[in-house]
Amino acid sequence: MVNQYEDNLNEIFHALSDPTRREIVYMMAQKERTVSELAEPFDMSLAAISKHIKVLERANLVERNVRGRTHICRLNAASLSQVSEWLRFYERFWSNRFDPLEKELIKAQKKEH
Amino acid sequence: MVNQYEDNLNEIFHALSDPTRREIVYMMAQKERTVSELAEPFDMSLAAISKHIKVLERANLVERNVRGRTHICRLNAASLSQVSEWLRFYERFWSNRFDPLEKELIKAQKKEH
DNA sequence: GTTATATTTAACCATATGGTTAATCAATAT
DNA sequence: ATATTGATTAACCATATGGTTAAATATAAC
Repeated sequence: MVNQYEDNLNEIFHALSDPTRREIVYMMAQKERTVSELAEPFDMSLAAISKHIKVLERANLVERNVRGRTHICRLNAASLSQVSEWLRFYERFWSNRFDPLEKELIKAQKKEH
Repeated sequence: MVNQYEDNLNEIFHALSDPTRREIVYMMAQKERTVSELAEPFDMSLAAISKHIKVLERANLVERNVRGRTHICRLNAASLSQVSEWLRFYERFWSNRFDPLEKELIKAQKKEH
């Protein structure tokens, strides 16, 4: 038990670093998809796509539902929200509105004068 | 000119998939840091950290300022905001509030009845 | 029961990754 | 001038990645 949260982020960021996998994520965001549906747009073997889906699964970005011989894949956005959470800390660097922490700092500074 | 935006995301996500690099990003978020300052907390050679910083640079997450023999690194949050932008599309999957697009869809559906 | 379909797994390959140590380079200090 | 310091680069290594083709598995259809 080292750090589950960190390990997850490793897997999630790695999974998202490949454009094919991001496209697969996008497709699943529309609706549930079978493996061959997901493979269809790509100029690449089904085996390759199968591996990509496994990477997404390891990152908990995909939930698979086996229904007879077809596997139905659906996006698990909870993993994406983990990225969002991670990013939250850095948001103040590009957002115009001050975040609560910064507001406190500004208030504190004003009191000094 | 294939797709600069996609290529950037590849590099950014890849850069962030390593916990050492995320820690470096965090350190730079506090303040500008020299390479050896960034290396200090890690049980790893300076050469290794130098490479990590290069990966972050390739992803445009680091801006380097050479000042004599010391290199000063500062976070370029613009690249992080690209991730935020990418995530924006998926936010509706975990946020409670509906996003504008969804609101429009709901309005449109209501009109049908 | 044989064939076809959906998917995974295995074996393989080239290249990338993340680390090491040793050598190099450039700027500062003595 | 020489030594020290901050950092990169080179050469190397083990393992991971992203693809291939071929074989295996499991369900469905005839």
